[in-house]
Amino acid sequence: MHKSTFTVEDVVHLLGVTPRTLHYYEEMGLLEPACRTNGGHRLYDDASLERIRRVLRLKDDMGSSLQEIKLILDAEQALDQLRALYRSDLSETQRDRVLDESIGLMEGMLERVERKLSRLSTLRESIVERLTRARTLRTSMTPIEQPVVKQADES
Amino acid sequence: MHKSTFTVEDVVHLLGVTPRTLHYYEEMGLLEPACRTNGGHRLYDDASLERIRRVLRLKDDMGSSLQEIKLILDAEQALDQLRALYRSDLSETQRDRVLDESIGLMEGMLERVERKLSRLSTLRESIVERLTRARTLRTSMTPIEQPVVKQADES
DNA sequence: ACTAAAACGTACGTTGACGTCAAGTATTGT
DNA sequence: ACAATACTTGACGTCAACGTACGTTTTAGT
Repeated sequence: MHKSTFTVEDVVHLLGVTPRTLHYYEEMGLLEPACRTNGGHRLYDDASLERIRRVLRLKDDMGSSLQEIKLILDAEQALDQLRALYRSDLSETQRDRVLDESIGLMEGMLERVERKLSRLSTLRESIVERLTRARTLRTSMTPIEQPVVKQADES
Repeated sequence: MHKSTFTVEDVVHLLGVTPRTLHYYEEMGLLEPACRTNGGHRLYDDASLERIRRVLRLKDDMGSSLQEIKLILDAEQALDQLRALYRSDLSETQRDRVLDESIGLMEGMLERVERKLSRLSTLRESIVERLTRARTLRTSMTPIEQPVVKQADES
């Protein structure tokens, strides 16, 4: 591993968020810095980055509130901990209760994602239809076939 | 046609929005009632319903702001009017300017929808992966195949 | 004609997700 | 050592998208 600790500024540049956003996520209980310096400056690690990325994805792509996101991420974290302590001191019923809760939450999430996918798909269809109808309205001659615009940047 | 005018309460029940939402959309310039009663009560028609549905879809599914939505819907409406006045008094260049602007906007929208679709798709994949991994963590015996939960309510 | 329910306009309140300042401490490059 | 940044906590500000309350009409049902 190269260097697995990131200062606030690092995160800001890497993920395009503001310091305030990191603080706010921390207030929400969504995020803890991996550690602090003697002086109290926050230090994040790769796991933090992954967590933040997941928050942003759920927020931007699914439009979930930070509260919902907290539930999901907590469930995922609980799973990771279960995996870590595979031979844990918890009873099996205890384990399974945690597991079922997390699994249920993720199943619900999956449903919502798929509903959204299908609705977005029909939305796309309607836009495509409108677009083609609009294009046929043009002064008939469209000499150059509109090339499909390809791009994959992420501002 | 059955009856093509709807009161506020009708719309509220049909689309699950509140009166305040309708008023707000009207303030934004997003929506105009088809007409009013003598006393000033709003009356909507099928076109209104379609417009409101489109607003809700763009908002919920794409997460667009009402400002963006206004741009899109105005462009679409301009197209519809062009279609209506096919032999309009506008010059061809005039017409094409309007057309190009609308088309450009809708192409941009289409791109955004497709970007979101692909990102949601990968999000789904990651959830599915986590889910299967979580399921293998269970106390091995899951005698009943988890039946796919089907539901289509909208609270 | 009359009453209850619904709608009106106006205006102020709320909530989530941050932005923005301020005053003081930490860290870093030279 | 020291200036220039960067970070800290705290507090207040902001903006979109409504919610809510109010006193006043309008409409619908009997």
